[in-house]
Amino acid sequence: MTSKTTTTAQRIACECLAGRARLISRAVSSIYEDALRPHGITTAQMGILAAVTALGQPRSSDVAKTLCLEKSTLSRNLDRMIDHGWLAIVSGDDGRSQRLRATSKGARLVEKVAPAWQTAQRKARTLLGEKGAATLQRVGDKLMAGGSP
Amino acid sequence: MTSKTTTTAQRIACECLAGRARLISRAVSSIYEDALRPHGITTAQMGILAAVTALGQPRSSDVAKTLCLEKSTLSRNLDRMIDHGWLAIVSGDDGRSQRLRATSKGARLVEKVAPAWQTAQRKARTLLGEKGAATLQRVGDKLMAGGSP
DNA sequence: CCGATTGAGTTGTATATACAACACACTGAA
DNA sequence: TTCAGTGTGTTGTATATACAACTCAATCGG
Repeated sequence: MTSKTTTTAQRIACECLAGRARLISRAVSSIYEDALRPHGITTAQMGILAAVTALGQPRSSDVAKTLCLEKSTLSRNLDRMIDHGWLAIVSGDDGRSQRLRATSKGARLVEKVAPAWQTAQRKARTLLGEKGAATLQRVGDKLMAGGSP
Repeated sequence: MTSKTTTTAQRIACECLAGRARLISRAVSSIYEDALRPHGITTAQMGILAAVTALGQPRSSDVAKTLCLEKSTLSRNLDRMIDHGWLAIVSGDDGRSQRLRATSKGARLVEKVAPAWQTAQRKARTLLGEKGAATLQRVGDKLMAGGSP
């Protein structure tokens, strides 16, 4: 006899998109953490360093918008990265906002970790499947682009 | 003139799957956090409560395997949930392992938050798109199933 | 010129997460 | 029987994350 009853808890456990998103984030992140650990940088920090480098000399609020990161979260991540000497503040014209730039040490680190990152990227692609990876990519792009207005 | 040079940082910023996974996790989670906040429970806790309820009387290691959560992470989440009175420990036969069960208060909470969860689920589905949501679901299932051996 | 508003960033606090090291209890082999 | 190994959970420490409240500077309306 097949049971037809599905409890609320079962529905939530089996269908919750937040649960899936978090699970995937944990699983994928752990691949990159393992790969980057020998270089002394974390996955989140690598993402920020790459974003700052790619954006040129962004304000921290630009980075926050791009990555959908809370400004306070970013603030503390930046502290650690500045302590490490990977990023520096460029005092801007406006007394309110600051500009961020990657230091030469930060730029060198990006190049140094790139092979490990690439390896992690391949492992993650395998874990997610080609379709899963492509979808993640596409959805992520859309969410980032949300910061346009 | 179109630039043909792509820096390492740009590649990482644009392609990193961990960055995407984390971004999506943050974006989706925030929808659920907003929905659940009035009920005093977080997204992570809701997931654990649903998992414990759905699994029956699991050991915490079972929950950890199912959700791909580090045992120490789970341990502290459980502390908070037991403090709230949503979960309780069932002393098992074996002195090492304990069993978890949802209390009646926990069960009531699941039912109470279900409508808010459902609303968040709809919003998330809209944000991700039907295809994105389906892929997240599928990939998440596969990762969970990884705990089978 | 002044006060209200707004935008940027920091700080206090709490939760989520993981790794390393530990404590404990069972299990199994010598 | 004893002791090494293994599985289970906790604790120390660090990072990641977010919300609320704050400071500070610029701007804008009057």
